[in-house]
Amino acid sequence: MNIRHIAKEAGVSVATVSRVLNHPEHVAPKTREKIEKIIEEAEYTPNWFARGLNFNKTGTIGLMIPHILNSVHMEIAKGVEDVAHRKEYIALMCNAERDAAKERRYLEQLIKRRVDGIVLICSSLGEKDFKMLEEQNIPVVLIGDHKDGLGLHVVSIDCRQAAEKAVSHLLEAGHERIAMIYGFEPEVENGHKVEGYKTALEKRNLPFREEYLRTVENSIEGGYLGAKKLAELEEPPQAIFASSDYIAFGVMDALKDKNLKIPEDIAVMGFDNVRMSNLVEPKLTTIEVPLHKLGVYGARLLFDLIEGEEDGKEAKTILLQHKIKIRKSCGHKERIGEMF
Amino acid sequence: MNIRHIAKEAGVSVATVSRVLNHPEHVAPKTREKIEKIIEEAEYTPNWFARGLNFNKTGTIGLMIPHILNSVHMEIAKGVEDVAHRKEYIALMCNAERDAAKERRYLEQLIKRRVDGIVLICSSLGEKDFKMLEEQNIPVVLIGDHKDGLGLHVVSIDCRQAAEKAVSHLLEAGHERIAMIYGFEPEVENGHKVEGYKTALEKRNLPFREEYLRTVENSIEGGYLGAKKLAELEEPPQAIFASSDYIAFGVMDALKDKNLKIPEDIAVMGFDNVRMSNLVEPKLTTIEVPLHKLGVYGARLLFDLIEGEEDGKEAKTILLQHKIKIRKSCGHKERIGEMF
DNA sequence: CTGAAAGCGCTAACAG
DNA sequence: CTGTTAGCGCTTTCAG
Repeated sequence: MNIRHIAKEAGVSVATVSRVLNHPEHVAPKTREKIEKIIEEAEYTPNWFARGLNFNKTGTIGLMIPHILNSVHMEIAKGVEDVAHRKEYIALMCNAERDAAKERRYLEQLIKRRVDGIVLICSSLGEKDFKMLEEQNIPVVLIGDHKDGLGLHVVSIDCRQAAEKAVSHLLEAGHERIAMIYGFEPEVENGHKVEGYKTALEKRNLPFREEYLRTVENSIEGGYLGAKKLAELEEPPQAIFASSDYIAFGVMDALKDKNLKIPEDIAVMGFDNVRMSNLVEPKLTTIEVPLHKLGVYGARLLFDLIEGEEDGKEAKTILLQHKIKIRKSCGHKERIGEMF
Repeated sequence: MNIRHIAKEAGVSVATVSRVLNHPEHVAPKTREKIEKIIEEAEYTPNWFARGLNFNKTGTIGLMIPHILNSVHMEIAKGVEDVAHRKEYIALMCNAERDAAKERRYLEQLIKRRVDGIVLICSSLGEKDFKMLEEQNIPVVLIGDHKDGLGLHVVSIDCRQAAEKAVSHLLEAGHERIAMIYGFEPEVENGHKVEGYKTALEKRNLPFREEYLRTVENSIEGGYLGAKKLAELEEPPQAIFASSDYIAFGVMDALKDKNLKIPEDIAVMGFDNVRMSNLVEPKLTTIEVPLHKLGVYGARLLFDLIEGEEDGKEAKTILLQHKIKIRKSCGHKERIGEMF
């Protein structure tokens, strides 16, 4: 079933059929209606490839996700999808699986498939990859901090500041020996969180202790392992700041296994405010990150770029606000009123 | 940059270039190497659309997900993605958002984009939609039970049996007044779970009580609301069977708010065994569903269909095994050895 | 307002 | 082993 069938059926030329498909206003109402009816009846849909061959637009964006089972990333992805769907775009979902090689392979696929734009969530791609994209004239938006951030469009939060705020909260709650467990990835963001952690200690003239800083896989299991080690230290910390809620969940599990009470014996602080952080026992104090919004803003920026509303040359950085979400896992009775 | 540029550069015809791209063995090594080098240098990639126009294959499958933020669905999706990626396929991610209309719109998009096949997770599509797909000759695999299951390729577990097993476990643990909270969706699967619940009661000659069966949104919030109602009953149940772990989490939260101890005052049973079910307090007894495997088997079946390995005519149903995962939330001290 | 025809970039049959 | 050429299905000038 192709455009010629329709044309023959209607007794017109293919050009006319093509016109009712693309510029219906340039076709006489009568012929148009007739053709439309035939199209309807035949359930004819123009061939996607033939169309793309002429327009060179796919109505598709690439969406790179570092880890599809991590709900933090999926909430961002959902924000992107929401916007894309409203624009009648579909997203090609790429699960980079924390693997730079896989991410690059996917990127090549996306370029090959001529996507109209790409959203990269917490990407580990490098300068060369971005150059490639620029050559191909494919607009890109990064969500989450990036090492080569300069010259790229980025939407993120201020991780340094957020981490500093988190640690300060712990300090204000009376904890002094504060440890931090952070994930290997996303590398850059977590690097910033570590900086924030150190800054908070410095400002209080507290020593930075190497043994209180641990890096693990960014997962529940990672947190579990990290906390076990910390708890076994000669002088264990009074509080643990985790670079993600998932790590914090693992931390809490490990501490329970060690028969330590949270927050009485040891406080725990998370990062992200995923839905479950309000359901673990005790409820987790954490940094609330506007995940969905990050996705929405990222996608909007991308579409501005695609539609030429935004000058691609000038790199734009959008910083969204975070908040501290105080619940039970850090103690601090006075502020309990703010509790959710 | 197109195939003609490369041909001219290499001093050969476009056919030869096309050959090194598609049937390199039919090209003299010398010319081949020369052309390959030029392709490399020019970073030439064959035009996706032109290619599709000839092959009518996209290397893309559609993946319909009912709710992208539900990790149950994402684990299945991951299974699909794993297989697809190995086949060098990419999945077009469609977030149906529990909305039949949105799902249908996405389906139309997928057909328009000429995907090579579609995996539908817990779909709410109907007979007409499937007929459309058949007409277009697009193979489809359903993951999860479906009302029009007959004549379609399905991968799922036996929800009736699983639910019956779950309720029996509750009964064996000494609970008699067992309530069930199930989600509106996935409709068919949850319908089967309700059947299993009733069967278990019947087999013990226990009465089915209308007020003990509640349907809510399939979410933490839904479970919370449902459990509140149950707890306020004149004769509240001694145990609650939730049709999903997420509902169970909400149930547990509500019971805690009512100052009820789990499992001493009331037992809770989940369904799915998502990662978090092992981290809530108390750890949740639940039905372990092989989520990732469902996705893998579904995708494999789809690719067999795409590659013509499998006769599309004959509907195939693959039933995967589930297990009961006994933890703490239901009491039952004797079997505690099986605890994870 | 409509039709004829060129061309988008690539593949494959056919001929050499 | 390689080149010529006819499509794939559609859009879009250019004439009428």
